[in-house]
Amino acid sequence: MHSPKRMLFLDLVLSLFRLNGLLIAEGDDMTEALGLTSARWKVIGVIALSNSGLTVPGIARVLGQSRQAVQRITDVMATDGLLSYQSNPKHKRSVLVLLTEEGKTAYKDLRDVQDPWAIDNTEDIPIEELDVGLRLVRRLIQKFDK
Amino acid sequence: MHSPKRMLFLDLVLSLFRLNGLLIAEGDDMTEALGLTSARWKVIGVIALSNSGLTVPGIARVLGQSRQAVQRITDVMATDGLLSYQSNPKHKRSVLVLLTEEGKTAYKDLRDVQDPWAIDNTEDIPIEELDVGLRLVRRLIQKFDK
DNA sequence: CGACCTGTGTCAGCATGTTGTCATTTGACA
DNA sequence: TGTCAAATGACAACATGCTGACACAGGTCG
Repeated sequence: MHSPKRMLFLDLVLSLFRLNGLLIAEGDDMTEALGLTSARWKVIGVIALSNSGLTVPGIARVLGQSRQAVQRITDVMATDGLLSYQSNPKHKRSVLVLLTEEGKTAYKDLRDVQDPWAIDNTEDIPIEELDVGLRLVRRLIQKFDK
Repeated sequence: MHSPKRMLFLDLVLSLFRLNGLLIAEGDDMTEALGLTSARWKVIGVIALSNSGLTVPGIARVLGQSRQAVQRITDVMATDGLLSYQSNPKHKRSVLVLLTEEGKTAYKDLRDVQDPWAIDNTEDIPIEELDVGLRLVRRLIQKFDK
């Protein structure tokens, strides 16, 4: 069967694997000076956007990852003083994760490198293409995230 | 600074992380019955497209991965009888990787599940969007792949 | 020929993700 | 109230990727 869509899609999938690896490397480079990594970049962003704190499984649900993977990251970040655990009035065992002052500073510093990085890398890309791309990615996420 | 492109791009990057995880899960599910995984799916595809065999570092260059990561995959696949190593006339130590008959069968079976999967998942997506998406991804790959 | 740089195989350590299992806590419901 | 399914924490095993380090192979150039 001669299906250009099929070939386009398979090409897209393999290219996405490649791009994912490159983005992780970019994130690691970008956050290295801040004592962060790509994995912590994702986690700290989710926590920073929450006002009253999130539980570890809550962060995992936002990121679409397993709670065990997130737990490992938060444990190390807590040891490093970026996060703190606070008792959760709604659950005896499941504590809330909050940014420490050091964590808030790290997040601000993160923004200071992340935003110029984003602007630089979209300089020559029309906003319409970014929009179509994002909508496509979201559509695929919805399709596969059952 | 009010930059919609910046926010679009950062949103896109985080969504790509999410989609990557989902695609790996999809690939694992899809190839499970064939004794493959997502990682082997990528490798077997590259080898199948080559006529005279590729070296391990050659596969790694095509995939944009480290030769060590590919070596580990090919070693397991060779143990499983999907691949065989053949002496390379051009290099005493760096052998060529070829598909065995079992490997060719696995690749054919892979195509039999991969192609319908691709067609199903692009049914409701206009080809223009796939095209814009693929070009965007490739542009980003080129940007980050120095 | 010999020096040197690059490519390759190999082993090790580490980061990040997955799944599975089991005990405990929560919350809903008969 | 008692029971039970779902959510959570904790630990383990494993897959997949990375980098570093070291020895050997190949090719270039003095």
